[in-house]
Amino acid sequence: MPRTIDRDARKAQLAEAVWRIVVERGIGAVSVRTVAEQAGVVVGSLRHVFPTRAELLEFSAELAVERASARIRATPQADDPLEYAFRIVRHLLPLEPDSRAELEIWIALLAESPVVPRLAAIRDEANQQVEDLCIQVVEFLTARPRDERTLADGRRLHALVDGLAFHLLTQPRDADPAWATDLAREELTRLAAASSS
Amino acid sequence: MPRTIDRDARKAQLAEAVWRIVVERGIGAVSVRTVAEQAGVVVGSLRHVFPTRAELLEFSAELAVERASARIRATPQADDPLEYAFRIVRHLLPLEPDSRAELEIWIALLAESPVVPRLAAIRDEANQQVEDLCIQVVEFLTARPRDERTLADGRRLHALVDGLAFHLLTQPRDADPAWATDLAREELTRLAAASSS
DNA sequence: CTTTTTCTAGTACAGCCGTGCTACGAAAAG
DNA sequence: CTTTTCGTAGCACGGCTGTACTAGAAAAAG
Repeated sequence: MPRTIDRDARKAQLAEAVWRIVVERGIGAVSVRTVAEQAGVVVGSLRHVFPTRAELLEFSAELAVERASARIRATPQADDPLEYAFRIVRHLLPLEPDSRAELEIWIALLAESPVVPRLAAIRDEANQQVEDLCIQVVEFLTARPRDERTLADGRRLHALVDGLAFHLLTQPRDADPAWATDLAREELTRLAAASSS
Repeated sequence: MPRTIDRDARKAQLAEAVWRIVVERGIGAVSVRTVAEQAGVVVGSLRHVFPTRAELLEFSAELAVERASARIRATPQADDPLEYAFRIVRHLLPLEPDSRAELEIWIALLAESPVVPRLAAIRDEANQQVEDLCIQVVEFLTARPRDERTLADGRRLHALVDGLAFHLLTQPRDADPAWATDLAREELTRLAAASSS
């Protein structure tokens, strides 16, 4: 067989090109032409890997989810349960350039859902994963068995974190995010304190 | 002078056409042609009122904010402060078709921000208004003077409500939103209970 | 009536879009 | 070597885009 490229690497390269364009020029500027140029390949090569624009966007969304998920899984254990929970929650907030870009991409792709229905499914699946994670964090902090209250607390944590994430995204890149991380820490502290009751 | 139309009514008519297209086919389908057709006018007439696409989108966003704002201002007083606060917060959640559509429009227009910078300004202004509203609700519930803790509680309420709003939006239109309204009510109850401490 | 101005209707243009398609080069397999 | 296959390069097509422009209909003002 003839020369072969690393398809996975090529796909990632193109997905990252999508991300850059979304962040810099918005989802409206994402076309097969702009993405190919941004990735430094010709349109024919892009279409050799992603035959349609929809497949390109779907993969870009999935890879963004995967990257974020990997970052959370890589969270190092901490001695203090509260500190460990806080580290996980921090990964759900757009505090670093990477996670900030991922959230921008996330919102942009959501706007594209009506055109590319699978994006809605990817979003729902990722939302569910974050919700499960939040519930696990509550379980971990309170050391309670998973009951109705745990689920409610998990859902609240999820809503709070997503709301904070959104608000952080709409403030300047260099603004101080302490108010948000403080609120998150407060919530986790409150959850941990309620473990005995 | 010659025949004149009600420009404000025409603008509203066109903005509502934008909303319908955003909800049904996404922001990507919003063009001067599709909007004109949806509104039942020809492109020339649309451009007579909105010379550019950007102006059309800006007005659509502003009108959506205005409509939501008016709905909140029209909230009838209730005997119970908690009930009154709850009624206001309910208006911030996408529970009715109208408010649901507004939130979808909101997210869609955000995705256009890089192309139409003024949309970002409109978003920031509206966010600030909601934040002020949340702080006022906290003040009202706790009957405390506005101090650091009031501001933090207000920001927390804002984040929680926006997070719930987003999660409600991503669940089916006919799903039961009780879990979200219950969480909101719980939060308000907690705030009211903390008024004496 | 005529004049004046607003609004409608439609054409035209340059440009980008996704996608289909062909032609060619490079490298592994025989 | 030749053959076979993958990847690259790029052209072409129909369609949609925002915007500029003209021509005429409609109605108020004189």
